[in-house]
Amino acid sequence: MFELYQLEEFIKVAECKTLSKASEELNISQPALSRAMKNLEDEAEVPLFNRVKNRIELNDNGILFLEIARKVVSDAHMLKDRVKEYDRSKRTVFVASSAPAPLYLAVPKLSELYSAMMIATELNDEKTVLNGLRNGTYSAAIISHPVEDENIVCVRFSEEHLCFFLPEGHRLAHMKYMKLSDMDGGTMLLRSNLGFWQDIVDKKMKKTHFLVHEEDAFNELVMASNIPSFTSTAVQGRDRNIKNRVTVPIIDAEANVTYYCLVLRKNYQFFEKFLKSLPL
Amino acid sequence: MFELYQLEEFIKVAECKTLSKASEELNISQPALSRAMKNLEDEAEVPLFNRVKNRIELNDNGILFLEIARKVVSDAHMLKDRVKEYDRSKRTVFVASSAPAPLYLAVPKLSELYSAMMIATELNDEKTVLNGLRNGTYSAAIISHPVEDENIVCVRFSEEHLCFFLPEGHRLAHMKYMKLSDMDGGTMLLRSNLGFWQDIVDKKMKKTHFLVHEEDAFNELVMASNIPSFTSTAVQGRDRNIKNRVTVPIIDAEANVTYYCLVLRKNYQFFEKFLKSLPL
DNA sequence: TAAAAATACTCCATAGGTATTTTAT
DNA sequence: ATAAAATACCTATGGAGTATTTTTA
Repeated sequence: MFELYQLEEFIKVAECKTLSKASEELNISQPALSRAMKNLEDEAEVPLFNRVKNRIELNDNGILFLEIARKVVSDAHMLKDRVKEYDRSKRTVFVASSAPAPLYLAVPKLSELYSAMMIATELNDEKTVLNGLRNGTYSAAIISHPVEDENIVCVRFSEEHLCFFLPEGHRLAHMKYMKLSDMDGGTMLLRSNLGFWQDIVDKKMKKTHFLVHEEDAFNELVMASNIPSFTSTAVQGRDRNIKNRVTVPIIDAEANVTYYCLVLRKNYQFFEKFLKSLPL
Repeated sequence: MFELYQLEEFIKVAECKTLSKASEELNISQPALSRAMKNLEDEAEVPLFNRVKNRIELNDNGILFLEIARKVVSDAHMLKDRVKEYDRSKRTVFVASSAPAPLYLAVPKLSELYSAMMIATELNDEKTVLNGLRNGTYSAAIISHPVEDENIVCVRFSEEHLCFFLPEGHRLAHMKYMKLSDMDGGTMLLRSNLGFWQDIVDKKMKKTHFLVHEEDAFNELVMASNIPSFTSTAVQGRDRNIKNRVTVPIIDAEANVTYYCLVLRKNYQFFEKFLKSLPL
């Protein structure tokens, strides 16, 4: 039987039209390729070339052979790619969340407990996260409400309480607590990639003008400007070193959430040690 | 990249469950197979086996790999088979006819003119023969009427005149000519595989009882019995040495046919020398 | 202790290289 | 003269064999 390397060489010869050109591209010598093609014809038990003058060209058999050989070779590469991807995915925990904060907690914990595995994270809306968990795209999901489903294990993960983060001199900086509507109307700094928090501020603070920035730029602006922003209990650690701002809790129900971690029941055993370490 | 032989060995290992058993079936040594599977894993860049205790078994990667490898290997064999069949078919002239006699003439002539090619023949009804020519199943067709079609070249091939072949003592043996109906009612010997002639005797000699035999038995019975039978101008040569029978021409229009040889116009060049030797 | 896989080594088949010839433009 | 394929001959990689060890049921 012929071998894959011969099929690949054959395809290259067909593309290059000459053995010499093909042998260069394949980084083998022209005589080696000449012999390889003769061997291929022997093993195919059929002539594949017209050897005419000082030229070699595919005959009718060769044209048909080329078509199917391309498929065999590409399938062989697909075989390799698919199994590599499958292997990689088995070495990876895919965590999806509807908010960024839980991921900051989950990733180091998962890394610690599953040190041999890669941790991949994704931020998406709750519906997509839940669907992705059910169809196997994600191996664990974190959303802001519990789920009742016999196929899913649901464990309390953490809480997050949204707060306003006001410059010390702000007119409302003295408040013990506030409602979202108390701040509506002015200008605020906002991080991008907020997950479901984005929907909440969009709905409850329709009149506010938000200056949206990626994390790094956002943090710079929080420190350098006196524009109000948000913080939360889940990022208190990061923001504690910012001294010229005060934290005012927000009492709206939507601003105080409990996160739940979900895994498929069939994966419970794998996640047991993680789930038992919850809530964080 | 791995090679086909490694995929085949892998499939055999998966089927046999042990290297030792598989190595026997593959007619290679167990250490050789052990190494080959290690090399395969190297080249797939992914582990395919659990090497557990003194046993080897497919892991999850291996199970997926097996599935796709089977497809790749079978496609590679299909590649070889299809090209071999294509090559063979190009070395074969497929002639179909609606009657046997034209084939007796066509085969030796084709063999003489196309000595490098195989001649394959088939007897079938006119409709099937014509369809087969059009769709490429047959490279040449012979039927009992001309065809008007711009894609088909139609050349007069030969004539055949059906005759009764009567024992010398038969009550009608003296006739100069007869109609089919003149003989209808008695018992006659008939060859099997008559092509369209079968339809004609079925239609015009409904009351006759036919004793049907394959060629050899039929010829024996023609010589040994005094049961009337048919002969024709196309087999006169064969029947001329039968001395105790007389030939009586049949004057019905259906009993006197002209055969036409048909080839697709796109194949005209190939068949030119044959067509120019017609009619036979 | 039997049976399976892995290891150590040896060997050789063959893929591949270099030099050259043949053939045609 | 140039360029492509084929041929002759040589090299060496790695596939395959034998003998042996390791492991476990």
